[in-house]
Amino acid sequence: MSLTVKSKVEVPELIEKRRGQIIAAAIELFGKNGYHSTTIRDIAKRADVSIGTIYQYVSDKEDVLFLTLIEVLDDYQRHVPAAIEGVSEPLARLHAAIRAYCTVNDAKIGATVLAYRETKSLPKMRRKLIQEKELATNRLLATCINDCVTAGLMEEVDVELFTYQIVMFAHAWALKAWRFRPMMTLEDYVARGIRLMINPRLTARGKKAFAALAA
Amino acid sequence: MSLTVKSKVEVPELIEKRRGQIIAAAIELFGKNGYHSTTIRDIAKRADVSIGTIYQYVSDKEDVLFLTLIEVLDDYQRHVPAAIEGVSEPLARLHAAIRAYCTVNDAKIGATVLAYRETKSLPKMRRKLIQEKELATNRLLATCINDCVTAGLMEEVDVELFTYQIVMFAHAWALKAWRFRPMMTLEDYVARGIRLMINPRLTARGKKAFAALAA
Amino acid sequence: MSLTVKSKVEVPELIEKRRGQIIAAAIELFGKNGYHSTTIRDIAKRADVSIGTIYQYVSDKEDVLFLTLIEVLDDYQRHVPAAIEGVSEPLARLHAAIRAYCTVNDAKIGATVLAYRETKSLPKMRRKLIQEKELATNRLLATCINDCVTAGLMEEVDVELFTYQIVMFAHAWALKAWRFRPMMTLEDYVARGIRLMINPRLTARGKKAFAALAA
Amino acid sequence: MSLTVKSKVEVPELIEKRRGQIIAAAIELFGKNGYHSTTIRDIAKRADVSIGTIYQYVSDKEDVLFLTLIEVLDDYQRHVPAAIEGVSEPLARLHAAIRAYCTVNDAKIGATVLAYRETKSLPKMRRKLIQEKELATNRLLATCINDCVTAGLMEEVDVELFTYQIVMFAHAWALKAWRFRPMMTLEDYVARGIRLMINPRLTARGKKAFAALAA
DNA sequence: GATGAATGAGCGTTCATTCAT
DNA sequence: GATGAATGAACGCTCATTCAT
Repeated sequence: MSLTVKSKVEVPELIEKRRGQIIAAAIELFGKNGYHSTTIRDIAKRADVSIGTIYQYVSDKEDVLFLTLIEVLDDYQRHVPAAIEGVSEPLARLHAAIRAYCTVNDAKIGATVLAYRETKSLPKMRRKLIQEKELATNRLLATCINDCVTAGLMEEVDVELFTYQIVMFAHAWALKAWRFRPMMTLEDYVARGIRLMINPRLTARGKKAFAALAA
Repeated sequence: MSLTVKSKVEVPELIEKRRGQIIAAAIELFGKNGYHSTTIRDIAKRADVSIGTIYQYVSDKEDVLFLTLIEVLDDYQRHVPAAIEGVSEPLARLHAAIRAYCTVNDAKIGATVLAYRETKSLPKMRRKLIQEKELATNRLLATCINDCVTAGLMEEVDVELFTYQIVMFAHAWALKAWRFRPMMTLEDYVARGIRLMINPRLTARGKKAFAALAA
Repeated sequence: MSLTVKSKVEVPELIEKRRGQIIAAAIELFGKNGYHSTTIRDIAKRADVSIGTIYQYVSDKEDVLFLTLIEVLDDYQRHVPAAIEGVSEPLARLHAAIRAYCTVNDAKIGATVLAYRETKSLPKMRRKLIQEKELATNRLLATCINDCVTAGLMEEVDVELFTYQIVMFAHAWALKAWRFRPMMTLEDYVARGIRLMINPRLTARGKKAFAALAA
Repeated sequence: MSLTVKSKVEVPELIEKRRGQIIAAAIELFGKNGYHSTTIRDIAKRADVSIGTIYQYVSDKEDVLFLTLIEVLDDYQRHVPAAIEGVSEPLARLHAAIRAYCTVNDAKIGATVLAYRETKSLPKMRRKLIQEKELATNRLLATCINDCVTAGLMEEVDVELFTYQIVMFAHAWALKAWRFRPMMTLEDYVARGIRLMINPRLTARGKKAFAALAA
């Protein structure tokens, strides 16, 4: 089935190691030069393996793209929960989630742009899987939002669109880097984003919570 | 110079006509299959001209991409001002602008996605020109926002980020079409977007203006 | 038959005029850039006629090459006889012929090189005709040589090879221009050539004739 | 750097073998049909390799031309010294050198013509390198000439031009093959050339040496 | 007689993929 | 399990030639 990537080698540790090398090289090269301009040769050289070896762990170039996109998306699932773990105050959790999301995104700007550029190059089933991963990440944010509302810190809001507003805000840092990067730091960007998106929706109690956070 | 597209034919009407055919075919094919997967042969066939004819009006494939992106961006400059012309009430103007922006975007969803996918395939100077056009369009929205603030209909706001919030909201309709299209119509999307982004910032007077608009 | 160049236009003056323009442009461009690198478009532009017009007076690009080579060879037939006309002393005639041959060659260095590069691009019959013209020019030199021998100014010599020695000497000025041009002027080259090729074969009487010429 | 030809394969024996095949095919095809009329497909077929393989060992078609011309010129450097090695009598050495030069030339007539036709198709630096190789070969002849003069076998002579006279004599056998081939054998041609070019310059002692050689 | 827009065969070149070692 | 030389389909592009105006 096309959702899993076939490997000719069966030793799991080897698969993990080799694919790790390949994907790391691919993230870098796809991110910098795009999917089509990057050749398997380029990836092999950067990953310090032979062309033949790549084809031992992957059946075609598209597999590399797929694996690369998966890897990038999994980063969110690894870092966002980690960032809010241990934080209990709902507004602080939301802030932390947003911050983590933006930070992951900033760390691999090329990869975010890549996802926008090349998800369409995947066959429908794989695209679907990528989208499902995106939705899973979105749910992390949506939960934080809902928790703020439930706690009476934030007014009722169109969660679906609000979540996407935050997601697009984060992605815009990558997609419009030519505009934002020369204007401000990521920290400024996130702070201004929170002030723009979150604050106007805070209840009186929410405002107090926000003031407490700032202190 | 690389910012203008050279033509071997000099008759302006012919240039306009042929390039029109070529660009129309390119918007469709690039939008559907991407820039790299679309061949000049594909474009020639769809545009109903020969390969040779394409190269009479364009020096290479990248020229076709450039022309295509320009055409798409110019659509905003044509339709957004037209939509707010004759509307004098600031909040109504802002709504009209957003609606027009989203409508243009919806009409050529493939093209918006294309811009995100392939602007990077352009050389720096041309990319700059594309970005400049984007900024010019953004300024149309920024002006509407400022007018609302000045008129006391909306509270002070981070105009730079707020403008991009609206822009990304519109683009998200194209970029996340797989998510939104099955959920709602463009009209719903815009209405919910306005409620999400604009309404929380309205002053008391702004809310009255909004009520008047809805009537 | 392939030895004549067909024209769609029948007015002789027009043929002469237009072909003149075309050939002049071709000599220049073929000479500078070679036959294959020169396009019909280039020739049309330089000749200040349209592409269509060229094809009114010629049936294909090869015709232009043929006409060009013919024109160049005819130059020898025009100038060498003219140069020796009125000169009666045999050694002086030989000198004059060599000088004229070298001068014609020097005037259109690109054309000589062209002949060496592209005669092979012609079909056999046309190549033969070009070769026949070359032989006709050689005969002019051979006659001068024979006259010197008959007049007792020069010793018996292998006329066939000697003639070609002179021809190759002249052509070498064009073919090895990269070597000779920076070392000497055409006049020096010819003078040294005469000293090298002719003087060792002069009889005592020939040497006296040579001394008289120098005076 | 443009003076060396890049190969994607690094194994020296393989490079030698494959380039050997490619060059052999190219000498034959370029010689027969010229550089521009010969396609990479033609060369691949004749060399019995795939198109892709050619591009593993060469970066473009021009590289093939360059390699081909180099190969031809190196032939002179291999065979002319070999021919005079072990011969000590200066006049005999000169004769041997001329004979070897003419023989190499005769063995690859197409290649000599090719050099005249296509050296101009090379970029300046490479053309320079080709010319340098030609000069190196010329020096072999010039040395033989000087030795004869120093040994008192030949009268003082314009060595630069005399060398080129011999070179052009040899090349004429290829360039004017249409004329000479039907008239005589290479041996006759060389013998007549030596009689024409060398003998008139011999001193009395040189004539004795010549007589001794003939015996 | 003059024009030049239109054509498309055919070129040089790339690069994902295979498979013998 | 790893290698990388070999392959050839398929691309972007050129330019001699035609023909409607």
